[in-house]
Amino acid sequence: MGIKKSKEKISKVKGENEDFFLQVYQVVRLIPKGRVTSYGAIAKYLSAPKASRSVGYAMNTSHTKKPVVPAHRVVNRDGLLTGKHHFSPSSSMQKKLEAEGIKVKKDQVLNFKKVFWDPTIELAL
DNA sequence: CGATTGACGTACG
DNA sequence: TCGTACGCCAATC
Repeated sequence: MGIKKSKEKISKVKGENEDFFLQVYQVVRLIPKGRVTSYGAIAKYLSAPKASRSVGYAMNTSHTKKPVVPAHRVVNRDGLLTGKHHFSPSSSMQKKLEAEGIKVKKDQVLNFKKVFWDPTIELAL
């Protein structure tokens, strides 16, 4: 019988865990043009309000997923483009947002509350 | 398998 | 009101 090798991960079972990332990507793709959301809102929608960090981590690898995830529509709860440094160039994030009608000033989304798109409400789980 | 990191968020001083 | 510390969850080294 196959005793687990040292390289095998037994601390966690792979399965629905992968869904978490997929759910994150899916929700981000559902963000309407000209709207933005926050990591916490997505995490909360996935029944993990404290997993906001994991959502951010998921976005980190989002650029390798297809179709391309509009990560530029995801900001922190303050409406700050905290993830802009992950874009190349970093200013491209703001540029994309402005191209959608979202005004950005000093890495901050103007009228953030107005353009905020809450999946827990819009998707009405 | 254990420790560290990270595009966050909330609590505390 | 602002700044700092801690917690949470998953991935990576």
